[in-house]
Amino acid sequence: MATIRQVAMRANVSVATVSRVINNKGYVDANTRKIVLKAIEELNYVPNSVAQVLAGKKMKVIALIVPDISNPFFAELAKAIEEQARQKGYTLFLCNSSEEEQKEFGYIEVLKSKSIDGIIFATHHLNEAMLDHCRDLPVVLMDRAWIKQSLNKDTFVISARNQRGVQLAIRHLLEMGCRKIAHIYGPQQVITARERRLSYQKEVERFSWYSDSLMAPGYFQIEGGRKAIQALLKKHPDIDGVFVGNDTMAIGALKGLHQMKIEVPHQVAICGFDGIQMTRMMEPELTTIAQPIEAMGKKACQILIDLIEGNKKPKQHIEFDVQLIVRGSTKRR
Amino acid sequence: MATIRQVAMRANVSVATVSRVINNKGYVDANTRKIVLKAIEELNYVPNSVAQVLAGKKMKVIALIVPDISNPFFAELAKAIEEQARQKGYTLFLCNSSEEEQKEFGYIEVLKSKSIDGIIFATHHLNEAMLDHCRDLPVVLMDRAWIKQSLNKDTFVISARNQRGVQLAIRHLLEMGCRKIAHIYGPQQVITARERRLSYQKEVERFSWYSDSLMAPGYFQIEGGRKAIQALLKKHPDIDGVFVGNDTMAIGALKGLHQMKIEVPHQVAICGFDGIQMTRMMEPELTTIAQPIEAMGKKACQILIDLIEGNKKPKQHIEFDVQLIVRGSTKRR
DNA sequence: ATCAAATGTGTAATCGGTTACACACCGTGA
DNA sequence: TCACGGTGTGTAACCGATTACACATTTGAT
Repeated sequence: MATIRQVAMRANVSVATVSRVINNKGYVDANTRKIVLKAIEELNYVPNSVAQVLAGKKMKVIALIVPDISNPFFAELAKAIEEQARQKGYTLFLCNSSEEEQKEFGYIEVLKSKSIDGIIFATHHLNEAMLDHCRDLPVVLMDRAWIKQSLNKDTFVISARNQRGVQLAIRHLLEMGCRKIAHIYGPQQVITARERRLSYQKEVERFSWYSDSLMAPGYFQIEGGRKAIQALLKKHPDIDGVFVGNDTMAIGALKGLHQMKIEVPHQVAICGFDGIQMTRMMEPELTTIAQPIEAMGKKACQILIDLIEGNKKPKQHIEFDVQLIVRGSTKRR
Repeated sequence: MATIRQVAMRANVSVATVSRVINNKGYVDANTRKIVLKAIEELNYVPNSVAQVLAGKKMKVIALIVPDISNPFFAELAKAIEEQARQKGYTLFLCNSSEEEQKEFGYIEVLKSKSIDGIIFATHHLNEAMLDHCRDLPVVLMDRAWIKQSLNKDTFVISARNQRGVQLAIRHLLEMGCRKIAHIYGPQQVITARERRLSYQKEVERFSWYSDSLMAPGYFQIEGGRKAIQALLKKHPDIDGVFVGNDTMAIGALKGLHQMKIEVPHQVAICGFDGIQMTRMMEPELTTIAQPIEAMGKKACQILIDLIEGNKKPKQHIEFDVQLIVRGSTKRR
């Protein structure tokens, strides 16, 4: 790899001049510029980012920390973020925390030492210690966030309107004729899972059929969803609708119902949450509350880059609207 | 962030001594070491990777270039590679090429300038120019590779036994009683897609029912698979089995059959290829030829790190065995 | 007691860029 | 003619680590 000194030598100028040409900064004679550019071309010179960073420039790298990249929601999110970052001249560092707080902590350490410019964080291990650990690094929190606790910090949050989504889901199920609606919820330390469960309760507790035993945990996993629906139906054979806390569990629930030879949507209707692509592949296709995953990812990236480059002060909290997508798993006529 | 000089100052030693302590290299008095470690602890010092790289150390970062991270096959692969890399002290840079050659080229440029240590490459745009562009960077090719063309270079390839996999699939379908087996293939510039199509032909051309029109393109996409099966059945209503070039298209084919109210597996049996997790979620569950995705990812990572650290000379080409996993989509009794 | 080898530590060059500062030259208005 | 601001260019310090080399001290063998 050629260095700036080799380019300077070949063009018969100083390194400062070459640097000025590269960065389009300061005065350079038109002819000198031409000669330097020719030398750069001939030597196939590309500035060494590492040296540039050491000298004070940005690395132009942002990191995305997700709990599980093989979860389609995060894969779709990662894709959107990556796309946006690349367009802005940034490269994406992908980190898979496997839901382990210790790994997340370790990653932040590594990322800081590598002079990463900022982090987009999708975690539920968000606490004071973690935020403190990120000090003087721009951070955007996605999806799962302690909004209240983090707002006093220099922290930025992107989220979806969970409560409104749940409302849409429950009302839709009721309209489709459901008279006893169960809920499968995700891990309660995850803010979105808790929000969705609480909203479910709020929507249905006014009905005489409601009971706390209509809720079962599915751990945001396919298998958890399958087991949960089967346990629920054992307890309440008259359940005729289920609102599931995310699409992954809904896919599992659909499978569980198939195994029990229960027809969807005629005997039991299912509505999920998230809007991942895979919901369209199931049979029947899954009704779901779609988050604008791509838009959210792009926005998160945009905000992070604004923070890094300091041009403008972004809003601290942006909430995206959700959308009911009606498909076969709830269409009763 | 504290620097090595601040640590040296606080411990009343020179930077060289601090460096020796950090790297466990050279002679350091036991007591001095203790004092230095205390200073490091107190200042919360972490060596700056960027400076270390400039001074000749490795960045300890590897990059993975995939065509589409939201494709489950690559998501699972990425997860395995990330896990392995992290265990070896490396961080993973994820790059999504969107199948675009130009992006891949651009990524290599960026990665080189950022002093990445090596690349794991899953692409079909592999050509002389691309390989040349990667010169003096360790590279491991995954899954889709011009094996022959690349072997003369310093290039390493991980692949699966495609031909054997196709053999397993076809023989299984025949055993299940299929008497007219169609094939949905992926993009033919992709080596694995071509290999699978050619192997299919080799397996079935000896039968009287065989005709070239039993093959249709599905572009490795869900929607492509759906359309392909419908087109095939229009031409040949007596097709009773289909070997699909990857699981993604098989999911689409299953959907297409559902729409046509054709029962799987009784009227048409389906066998896919790859072994992604999602095949287990479908109804019926999909029979598939499973590649050991996790093992392949880990191996690719291992080889790359061996190359980077130069401890041992890995084999240039490792081929993994595949496995027939029989599930509901072909079980006829 | 003597000298070589082993041990312990510091100084300064180096990696490849950026940039503050110095200097020289030019044109122009007073 | 002089002074001054705009141009154009080079020198050298700096970013934060590593490490070759120099030097001092201790250890151990004879």
